[in-house]
Amino acid sequence: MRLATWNVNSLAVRLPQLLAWLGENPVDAIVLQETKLTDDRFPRAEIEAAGYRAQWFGQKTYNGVALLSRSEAGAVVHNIPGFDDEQARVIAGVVDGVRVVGAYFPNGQAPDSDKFAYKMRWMTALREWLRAELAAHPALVLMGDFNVAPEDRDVYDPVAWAGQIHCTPEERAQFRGLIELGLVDAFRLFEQPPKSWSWWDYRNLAFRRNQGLRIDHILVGEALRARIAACLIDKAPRRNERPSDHAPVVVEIAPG
DNA sequence: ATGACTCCCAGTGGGAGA
Repeated sequence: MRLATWNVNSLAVRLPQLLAWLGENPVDAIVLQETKLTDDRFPRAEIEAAGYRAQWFGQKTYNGVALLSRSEAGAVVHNIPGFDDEQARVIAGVVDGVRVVGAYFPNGQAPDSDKFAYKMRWMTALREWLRAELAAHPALVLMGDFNVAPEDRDVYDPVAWAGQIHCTPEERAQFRGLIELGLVDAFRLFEQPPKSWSWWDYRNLAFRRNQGLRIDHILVGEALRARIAACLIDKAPRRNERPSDHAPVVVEIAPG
């Protein structure tokens, strides 16, 4: 099966690009972040017309996530159970026997900010929920916009970014905490082009200069590890007119 | 360099993103 994640930075703006991408890149499921739509405005009809079922969980202006899948998702969860959160950041469902968890991690803004403290609390709560979730569903995939560059090789200028948001030791320790649950960073199972990023700032010609970060990830549970056949970042949509600042990440999991 | 761009909601500007 083929799974994907994409931070679309407004589904209202990016819907035509999403449908075009899905037309060229059919997947079994895709999780979206930053839909920025209240639930009443979700473009269900257009997505169903393209052959996908949809689950969505949004709010006004910020955040918002969705899970699109060829077959109906079961056991759908919104946000982290037991973690009181006003922000719509997580959607999970079981698709073809795989527990798919789509997440939009908090940005964190700056290491000394309240938003950073929230990011740390949120990541701790996610980890504890996933520990239980993995016990119930070993065939689990966590994917989304993590807002963490796990290593220096995930940063175009690691010296300039040292200690900055997305690159702090605390965020990287939280990322390792997720790996230690028994998840593997699918992208790093394969040889990849050097300077592979999933996000490029809109400013300063960053995409043209390939100045970016790898902050969108697909983490796969050990039960599926042997079946991971490929993982790639598709830069093509970043070349669109009015692109998202993020590119989709795709994983291929061989039949079990 | 407190910038740059884009989105949103607002309302002729500002917050947030990363």
